[in-house]
Parts: sequence; C-alpha cells; structure tokens
Amino acid sequence: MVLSLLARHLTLGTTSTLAARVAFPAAPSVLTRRTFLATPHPEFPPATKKSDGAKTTSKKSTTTKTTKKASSTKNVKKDEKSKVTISKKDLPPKRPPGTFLLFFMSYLKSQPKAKTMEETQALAKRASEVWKTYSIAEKQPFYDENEVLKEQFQKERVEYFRNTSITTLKQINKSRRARGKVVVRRVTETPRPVTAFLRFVSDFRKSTDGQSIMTQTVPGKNHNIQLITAAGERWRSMTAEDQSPYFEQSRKAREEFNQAKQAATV
DNA sequence: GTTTTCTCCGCTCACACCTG
DNA sequence: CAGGTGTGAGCGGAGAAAAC
Repeated sequence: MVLSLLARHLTLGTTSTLAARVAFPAAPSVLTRRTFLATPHPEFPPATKKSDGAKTTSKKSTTTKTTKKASSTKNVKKDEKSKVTISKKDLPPKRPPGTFLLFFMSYLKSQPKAKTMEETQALAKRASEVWKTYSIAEKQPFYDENEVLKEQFQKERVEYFRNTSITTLKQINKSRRARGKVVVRRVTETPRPVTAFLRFVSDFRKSTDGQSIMTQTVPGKNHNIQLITAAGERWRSMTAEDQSPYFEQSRKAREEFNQAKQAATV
C-alpha cells in the first residue's frame, strides 16, 4: 500500500500519460496539483464535519466550528438586506464528468433504456465490468475527452469568479450551507503577500538543517510539521537584525500588493 | 436514493503576522 | 478575533451522469 502510494507519487512527477493514469487511476494530473493553502478554504465547515481529537484527520476542530457558526448567525441580517435572486446561470460551472462517466454515458446510449431502478443499477454494474476489460488504447478517447473538458472547466471557473459579485456568492453559499453542502469559494487571482515568518520558513526548508529534517524519519510525525516546528524555534531564537531582511521583504511585498489593489479599484 | 469510477478538493499539522 | 497567507503528504469524501 505504502509502496504503491510512493510509486504513484514518483510517477506523477514525471509523466501524465494514460499508462500512468491507468496504473494509478486516482492520481491527479500535475497541472491540477494542489496544496492545502494554495487552495481557498471554506468560510464555514460542512455541517457533517466533526473534530475527533488532536490526531491528523479530515475533521474540523469544534472551537473553530462554533465560532464560525456564531459569525454566520451574525451575518444573517446583512445577507437578507442584500438579497439577490439566484438563477441557474448564476451558479458556478459544474465539474466535468470523469473518464468513467464519459464512458458510462456512451455505454448507456448503446444499450436499451432501463425501465426500472433495478435495471439502471444493473446497467451501471455491467458498465463497470466492461470498463475493467478495456485496454489502455480503448480508454484513451475518454481520457482525451476528459482533458478537453477539464481545460474548458478551468477557464469557465476563472471567468465565473471574475464576473460573479460577492453578494451573489453569499446568496449561493447561504443556500448551500442550509443544505449542508460545502460553500463555493472565490478563487483569488492575486494572493496576499507572504509574511516575514513564512519567507523564513521557505528559506529554512532549502537550508541544510531543513533538508536534514525532511530526510529524517520520525514515526507518526509529518516531515513538514517537524520542519515548521523547528523553523518556529529557530525564528524565535533569531535576533531582530537576522529577522529584519524578512520583515523588509514582507513590507515591500505588502506595499506592492496594496498599490496594485488600489490601482485595480481606481 | 441507488449503482458505477474517477477526479478534485477539504482538511490536518505546525508556525507568525496582518487585515477586515 | 477569525481567517487568510505559505509549505506538502496523505486521507476521506463529495460530486460528476443517467435511469427510475
């Protein structure tokens, strides 16, 4: 299992061929590779998520949850004031169907229509069986189609966030939260400038100390957490003089960011 | 709601700082 | 004072279509 995950990662870095994708079907493409904070976070966690302790899980902490809930209630009045009617065209573009779904749709067209729920389920099962027997060459057209659709989707999404007002997004998210769905997050085209400490973390990562931490194996502890913890200790032990270049860089970046923001609003 | 597979993304951890 | 900003590995789950 661990080996297969490792192999998957190694493969991802160098190839995006169909062969690799078929060998490791769940592997995301290099282009769409995402990091936690590069990705916008939900303003509010999904209602179903719960904390189960300090361990690394996909659950949200309860404290964050309650405070977020409180701020949500606080904003209700504001939302009502700026209420807009949401039509279908205001909704964000839908994700494109995956390779299997593209195959599934074409498979359904080639089969007699299902008359009952049981028949539909049987069709889905048969489709998956057929899909599994397909060779790489036979799957290729579906991967190609999916690539085209994905590219189109990325463009549409950028366009959508560029043209959709905050009021509309708030209205959409209000409805989504009510249904227990994850909120739609605006994709920021110009991320905020990096802080002094984060600039230091980036340098620390490249340093010999940082590199050695990343190659150490401590069971149950993420390399990255070790690295940032060590970076925090180092940061606190640094003199103001040592820290000043980072603060200076941060200050400059912030100035530029603010200037660009001002220029954009004029 | 149910079935299928695949892709994408939310979330976790640590840290400090800054903005709204 | 919450949340966004950077780093990234890795897990879990939502959502995509179609039929009823």
